[in-house]
Amino acid sequence: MRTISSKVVKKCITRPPPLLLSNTSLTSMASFNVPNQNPSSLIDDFTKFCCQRDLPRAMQALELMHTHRIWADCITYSELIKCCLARRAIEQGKRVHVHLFSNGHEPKAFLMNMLINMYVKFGLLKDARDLFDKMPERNVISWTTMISAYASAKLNDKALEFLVLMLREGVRPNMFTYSSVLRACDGLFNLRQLHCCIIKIGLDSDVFVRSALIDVYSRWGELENALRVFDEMMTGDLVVWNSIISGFAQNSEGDEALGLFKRMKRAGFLAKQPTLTSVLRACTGLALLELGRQVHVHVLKYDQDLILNNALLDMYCKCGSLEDANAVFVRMVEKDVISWSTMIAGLAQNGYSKEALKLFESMKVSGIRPSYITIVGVLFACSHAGLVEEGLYYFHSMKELFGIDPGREHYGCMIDLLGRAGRLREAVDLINEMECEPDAVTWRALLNACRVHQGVDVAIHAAKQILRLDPQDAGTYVLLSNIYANARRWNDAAEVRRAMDNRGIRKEPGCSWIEVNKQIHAFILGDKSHPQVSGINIRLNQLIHKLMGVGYVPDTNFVLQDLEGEQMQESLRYHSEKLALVFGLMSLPKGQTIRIRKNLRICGDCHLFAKLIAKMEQRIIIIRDPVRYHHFQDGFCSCGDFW
DNA sequence: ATAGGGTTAG
Repeated sequence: MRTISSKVVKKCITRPPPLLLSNTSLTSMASFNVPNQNPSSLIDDFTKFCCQRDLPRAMQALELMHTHRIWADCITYSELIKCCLARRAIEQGKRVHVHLFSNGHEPKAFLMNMLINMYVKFGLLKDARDLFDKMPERNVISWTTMISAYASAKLNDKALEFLVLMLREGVRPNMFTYSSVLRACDGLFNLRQLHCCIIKIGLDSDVFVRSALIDVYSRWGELENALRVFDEMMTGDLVVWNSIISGFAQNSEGDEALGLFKRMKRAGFLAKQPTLTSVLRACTGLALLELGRQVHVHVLKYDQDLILNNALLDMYCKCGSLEDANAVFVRMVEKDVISWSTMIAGLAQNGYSKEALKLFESMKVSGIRPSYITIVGVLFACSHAGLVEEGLYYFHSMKELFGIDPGREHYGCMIDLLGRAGRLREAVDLINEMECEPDAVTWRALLNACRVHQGVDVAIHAAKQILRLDPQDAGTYVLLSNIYANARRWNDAAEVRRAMDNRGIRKEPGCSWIEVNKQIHAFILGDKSHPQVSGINIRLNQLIHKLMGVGYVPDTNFVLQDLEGEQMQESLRYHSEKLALVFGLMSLPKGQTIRIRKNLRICGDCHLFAKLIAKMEQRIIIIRDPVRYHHFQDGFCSCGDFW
């Protein structure tokens, strides 16, 4: 006979008397299923199975113990609960719960906490809460488990409410509690209050709390505060580095994100998947293809990481290199809805709408269900290729085919689609029948649609709506004023200007970036600080002259076209993308693709200029604006002159 | 026994 630990014996003797006993162990009994067990060996077996994580046998033993009204020690039960959790065995977990409560008094607090945590992890928040309410003495762990559960379920009010209740009961929160509750902050006010408490009780040096603070400050756009929390860190921690880098990357502050990444490497930290994902995102935002390629080399170490591959796909698409994107896509063993959506939207944004729709068909064949975002990409593809009927079909059947209700973004694509097709009336009807309130982005789609077919009245209405919803939108003021000027409504035009001045709103100057020899060169309208500016201007004038010889006429009709704004006619020729383009011609070897990114949408004249240069100089030119991509080759653009 | 970082549109 095996020896039983004294702990186990002590637990047993408080229980009802055992039955008649044979000495056989459950292992040999399993096939006979005869419950005439010696309690000590039964508990022994149970303990053994639990430690071995042999859930079926452990449960079998548990049922026998239950019938015989025998209980084991707490440690063994905790092993069993862990085992249920690991196997996601919900029913078994519930049986353990029943068993633990069948012996007349409450299980120990730590077992109760484990059960609560188990229910939380199974997504059974209500069961967790019931158990929590039953506990006579809830400790910091019970509270934290519930708070963390509410925070993950995005029940932010509940999480914050529980923090208050907990304090009222006199239980002191620890770093676990704060790092959980921070994620439930639903406003800066809450965040600042929590941050105060955290500093006051000295928990701000905990790395978990620190990374949570950084995440939440970043989520609310308070990057200075995030950085302050980061810079107070003395010890150094990989996750905290990742938090701050992703904070900047997600707020479109790619430069800062990349700078921090360099600092991180200098500090001796090794970039893992989350780091690389954020760095890729920064490259995506800045259109840094070459840096992106270098990051790709490091990504190879995590060959089949889905999220990382998705980020890589997006980077290549947004940097205009669909060959690279496709190569990654084909090599991916696992593809999820994000992979497909990224690729579909990427093709569409680069002007390859037909390919995007073909890919959408393959996606359906592959059995991955399209999401809300997938359909945005599909409709975007239709609108940019003028595929009106296809677009209308997908729009009207998306609910039935994919179970997705059309949202703002879908309406935006459809307004764009109808507007381009000259069906402005229908676009207006559509905006009127939207179930959700149109936002500034929706109205901007309508305003943009007016550009193509000069719907002045609709444009004025749309612009007014945009300014009502987003009074800071400088571009719309300029555009509205230009529309009035063009309609000879001088007083209205002047009034828009005045409103703009009164509110202190200034138009962001046009800016273009180009990468040459691993250096980013920026060209800003009206800024002459680039060292080669005079050479560039001489070359630009030569080119314009040469083009005019073959029939190029600078397109000065940019009332509804030029989103770069209020430049005088002659400054058209100094639009930043022209300067960047000429600089590219001068500094990149013959035959190499010229890639330019700009902050505002390209104007009609620059678009024409790029097409002609592409032909005359035999270059592929890719210009990315905030919305889409223009691949110029041999006198044509992939956007088909719609953008 | 309780806590952390990453991907798609607009």
